[in-house]
Amino acid sequence: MSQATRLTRNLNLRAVAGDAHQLFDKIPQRDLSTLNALLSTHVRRGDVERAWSLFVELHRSRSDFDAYTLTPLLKACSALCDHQRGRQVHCFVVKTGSESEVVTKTALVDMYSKCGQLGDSAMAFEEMGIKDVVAWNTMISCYVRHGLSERALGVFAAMQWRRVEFSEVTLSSVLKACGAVKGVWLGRQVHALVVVMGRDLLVLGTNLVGFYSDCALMGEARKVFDCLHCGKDDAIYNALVSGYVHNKMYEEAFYVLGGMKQPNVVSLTSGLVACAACSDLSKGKEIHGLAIRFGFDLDTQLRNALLNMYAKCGSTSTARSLFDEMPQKNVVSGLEGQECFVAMKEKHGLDPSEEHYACLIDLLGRAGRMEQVWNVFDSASEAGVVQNGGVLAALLNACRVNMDIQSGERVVGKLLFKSKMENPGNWVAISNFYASIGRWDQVKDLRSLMYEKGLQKVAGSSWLTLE
DNA sequence: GTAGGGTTAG
Repeated sequence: MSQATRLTRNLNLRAVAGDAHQLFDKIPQRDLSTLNALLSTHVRRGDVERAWSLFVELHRSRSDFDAYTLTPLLKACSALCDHQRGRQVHCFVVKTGSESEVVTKTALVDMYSKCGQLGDSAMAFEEMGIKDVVAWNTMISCYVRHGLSERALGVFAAMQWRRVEFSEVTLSSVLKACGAVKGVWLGRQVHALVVVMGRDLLVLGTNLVGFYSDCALMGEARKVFDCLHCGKDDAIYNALVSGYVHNKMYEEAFYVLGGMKQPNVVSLTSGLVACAACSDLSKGKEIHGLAIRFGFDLDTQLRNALLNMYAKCGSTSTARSLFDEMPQKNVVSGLEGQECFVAMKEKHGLDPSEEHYACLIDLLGRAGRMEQVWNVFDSASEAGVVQNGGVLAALLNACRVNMDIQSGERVVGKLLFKSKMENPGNWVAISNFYASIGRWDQVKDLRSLMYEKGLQKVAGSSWLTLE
């Protein structure tokens, strides 16, 4: 066999292997339960877009879906935060008579809430003929997720009224709600129920630590932690550390952190918050070192906490260099911001405010995408939100960092002419613009004008420890 | 096939 033939064969084989999934999709009358299994596998693996396209593909040739097709699909819509697709699946649920399935109806309740449509969620729950414990738990956690803890507790009360036996999951959500409303009395009763139940103690113990921390009862939180005889994992340590930090008990937080066998990114992030709050630069540096050693220093949340810590501890040059190291990631975050913005408009039907447009312009400007900046500015003007100067100030900053001086000067004109100049931020944007092109005379004039108008930029502050 | 625990800033 010639080398060329072998190569061609290999390539063909590879193409066949790669296309196996697509070929599989194209068999329209394949056994539904096999297709359902494939779909739920995609969802379980987090391949939610893939699950959706499989469904779309199937829909071209058949419509005999059942509850086992639609339930995982609803979970995919939840993960995508897409209530429009969710609503389409809801139609299929009705069409195929899957509404009578408690599991599917529960998935609907969950989907609407996770896609921000709490009203539809509650409606679907009310419509349920038979509600099992999972359905009740889902409704409780929906309210907790939306910050409506009293309502969540109301559902818990209704559940008890109807003598539905609760589970560990019920208590987990209820403790969260108790913490949010600082319901010490009820939370303590739930604590007793947890003890009586004696199951799932690590998760519920973590919830209890969280609940007592929310109620500023750190002694109780510590007691729960110490009395737990099962092996402790990262989450419960993190809950205790974060509890101490939120209650401003920084020394205790550091002590617990130091007792951990191996640090994790969450506990180190909390630790940095503590360092920032008590201006402990040396401890902050120590944690920074640990973060580097364990490879957490690229984590976005930890990095933000790190930046904040250096800034609050007065080490602005380090903060600055950390910030300067980030342009690549900022460009990426620009892109993420844009996706968010589009999703906000298209998926959730929300009208972006001036701040939202300003934020997007800022992100795009930093990424050097001036063409898009101007497009966004045009749509902001069309939407009629260019009012208080936020958008124009962001536009001016974008011109400044991209050295587009001519456009910048036009924007200054617009800003002075059209905006309410009570906002010091607008003056600062103009002043920064002139400073960047060396027009110190203008800067001086602006500053004195601001002074005359009694305007002052809200100064950034730091709390320094003097050594 | 559905539900529950830990993290930053503003």
